[in-house]
Amino acid sequence: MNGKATTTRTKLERGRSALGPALELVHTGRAPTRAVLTSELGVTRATAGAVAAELEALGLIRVDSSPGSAAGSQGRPSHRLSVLEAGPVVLAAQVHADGFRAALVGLGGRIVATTPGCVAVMADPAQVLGEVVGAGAALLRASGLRCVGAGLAVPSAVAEPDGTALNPLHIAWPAGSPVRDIFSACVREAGITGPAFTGNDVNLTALAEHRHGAGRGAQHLLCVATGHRGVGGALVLDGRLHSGSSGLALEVGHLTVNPEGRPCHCGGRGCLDVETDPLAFLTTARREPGPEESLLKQAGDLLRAEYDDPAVRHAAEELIDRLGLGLAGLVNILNPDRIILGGLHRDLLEADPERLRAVVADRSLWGRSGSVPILPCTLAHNSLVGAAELAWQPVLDDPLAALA
Amino acid sequence: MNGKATTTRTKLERGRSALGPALELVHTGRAPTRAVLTSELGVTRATAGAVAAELEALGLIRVDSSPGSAAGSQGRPSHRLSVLEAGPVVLAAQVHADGFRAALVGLGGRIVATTPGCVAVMADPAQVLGEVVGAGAALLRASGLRCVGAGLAVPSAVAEPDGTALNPLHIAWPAGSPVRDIFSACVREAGITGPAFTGNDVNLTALAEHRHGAGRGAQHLLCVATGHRGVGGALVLDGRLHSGSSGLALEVGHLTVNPEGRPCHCGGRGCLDVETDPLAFLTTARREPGPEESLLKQAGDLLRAEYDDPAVRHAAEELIDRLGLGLAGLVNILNPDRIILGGLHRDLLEADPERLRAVVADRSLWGRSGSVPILPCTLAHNSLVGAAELAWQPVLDDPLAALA
DNA sequence: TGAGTTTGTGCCGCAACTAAACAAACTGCG
DNA sequence: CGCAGTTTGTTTAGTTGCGGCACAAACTCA
Repeated sequence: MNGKATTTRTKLERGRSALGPALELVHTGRAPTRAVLTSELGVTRATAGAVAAELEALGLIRVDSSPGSAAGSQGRPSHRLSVLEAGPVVLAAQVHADGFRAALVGLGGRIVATTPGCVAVMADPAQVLGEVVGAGAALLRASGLRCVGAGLAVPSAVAEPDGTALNPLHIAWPAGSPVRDIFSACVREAGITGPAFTGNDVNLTALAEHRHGAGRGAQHLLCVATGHRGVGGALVLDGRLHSGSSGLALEVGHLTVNPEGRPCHCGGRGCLDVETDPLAFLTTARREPGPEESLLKQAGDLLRAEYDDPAVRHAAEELIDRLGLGLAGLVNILNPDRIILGGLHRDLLEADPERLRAVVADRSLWGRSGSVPILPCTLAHNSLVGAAELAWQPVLDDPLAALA
Repeated sequence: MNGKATTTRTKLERGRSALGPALELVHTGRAPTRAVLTSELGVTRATAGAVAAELEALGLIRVDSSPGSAAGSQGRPSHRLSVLEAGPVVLAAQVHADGFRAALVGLGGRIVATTPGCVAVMADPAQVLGEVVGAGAALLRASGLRCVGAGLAVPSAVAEPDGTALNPLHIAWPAGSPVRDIFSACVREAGITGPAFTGNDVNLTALAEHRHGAGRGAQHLLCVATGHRGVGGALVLDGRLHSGSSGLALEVGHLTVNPEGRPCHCGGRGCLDVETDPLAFLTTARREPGPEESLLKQAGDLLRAEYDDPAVRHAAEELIDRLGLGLAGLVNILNPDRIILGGLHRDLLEADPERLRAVVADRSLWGRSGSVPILPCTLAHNSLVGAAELAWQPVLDDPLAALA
């Protein structure tokens, strides 16, 4: 028991501290081969080999011993690394104004299974979360996969350390609902194993995009997105979400972007919230806004379908200018090296990318000396994948401890 | 050579990876005894003992074996840890509009020796830096201490990775001056050993206050300060300076704090820069501003001496309201758990702390749920100490490598 | 004086590496 | 086809930083 039993046994027992970083590299696709893993980790081939073998033994990754096709380079082809398809999953859930959804997400941000989106969001968080977790548990039973945790994305700031939803404005939940506790309770009741986490949807979008989408490789990533109403922001610094001392960072909705603008419920005027959200776009374009839960779709459709209409185009340009002013302010404060936009902001960027980039470069102090790249979000269901990232984090930090 | 020679030899060879964290704990005063060091590092007593012994052997700290007085607690008294007075120093320099200064700074932020401040700053950075480094080298020769690096604080944003001063507005240096290279060259020419670093003065003030002053123990520290003209900001996140992807973060001077305010050279109106700096205070108080390089002193003296004067008081209150608006905007974006103010902002805070705290709490979104503590800077020569921190950083990261 | 408490130290062992030599799997050239 | 050259994987033998444990030391308190 205490001696060195066999060679295999010895290998399985080593490689602890580099295990997490190695898994994260494979998870984010930055280590496609063992050779790359070796250089990215900054360790010897022996260590990288042992670490990869242990991750394979844990059922997390796959090591392709017979690649056959590694054209171009000389030398012995490297074994390919990939996340294991039949490996464990986490339960991810998201609640938006236009419905809620549950999914199983594997390593690499791969959505294994998902429920159809439900459209009605009830006013009682416990009821909604009970239903969404129940749907996720059903998916899990059907799949037969191992579950190592659960994550939830909500359209509200989530206060630390208590985990309450401070402003679930777009859904009819009471402010201050203890969403983290409710979600944890639902997860436990459904018999799902592993810890449960809850976070703000824009934060989780940023995290997902940083790991698997348009934010890959960015050092300091700023993400700004609209829902149906209002604007949210998020910041990923050196690969870690920055949510502030009490989870309330990047509440960017009340930056002033138009001194003569619309009054805002915060007491100011011309806040980013009321000047660049879907409702602002529709009213500026002189269209009748539809029901609250479809404003984002209505605005996006209008922007894409009728960009030739002068009123629509004018409204888009006005919003782009306001958004650019807000982004420039954030650039001056945060100095990110990449910005990604979601929701209607993403549509505005795609409608006239040059205009937005010009405004940001013009109004940010250091815009001339190399302006910041501004990109659209690329992932489908990004806040769902972000919720999964939250749940995967303990495994990425210490695979042995998290799977024990 | 290869075997275990003696017990002492074995001890000297161990304890590498925890060495840096341990030194940082002693350096910042968070590990007054070996027992505290043990728990703060999260290691066993054996390891902490070995680490402390090695730091002592390196000539960095002192381990008091005979304390004699540890009243209150039971049990064997712990050995006291402190930085070694006769240990190595770094050369720290600062350049401000009202003069430049050099100093020797030891571990713990202790100023060992300093030159008298020189008042005339020439337009040629090479000349100024040559003089200040020369003065520092003279101090060093006189002291006979070992020098392990050099740090410089300048009143300008310093771009990364090239190390150029982007806006040395208050001193007559050309924008884009390669201050880091110039400083490095001067340091090498003066025969000073160790690497040379250059940073923005407000950034370095924040770093110094976080390690040795009013920011001690803060998780996310925001620092805002005025010089003679304009406003600077800095952010320390989890103990590390956040200066953005290209060193340009926290350029907070162009936050809008008064939509109907003074025009600013940035193209906007009512920026923090032009609404809350010493010149704004003097003109609001209807006083004749003196020479540029003494605006800060003039404004501070006026505020302290004539606060009873209605015009002065009104000006102070107006500036406090504007500053509060700016700080509230920053709180919404950064969610720090402490704010410290320097320059005239410090004086404004001390003139009416309640008013400023009330404005910030009222205008920041989450002010009600526990407002952010706002404190004045406490360290004398804080940007000088901050420049020293920059130079100490390699030693704190890896004492063995840095002293080799 | 002795029990209880807390801290420092020596010793053993081990987990997690590195270094170096060797084996394997490819490319490309003659 | 065979052989050099290149890159990658594996094995073996250290090295090292640290935990665990036992014990000694230095105090307080009864």
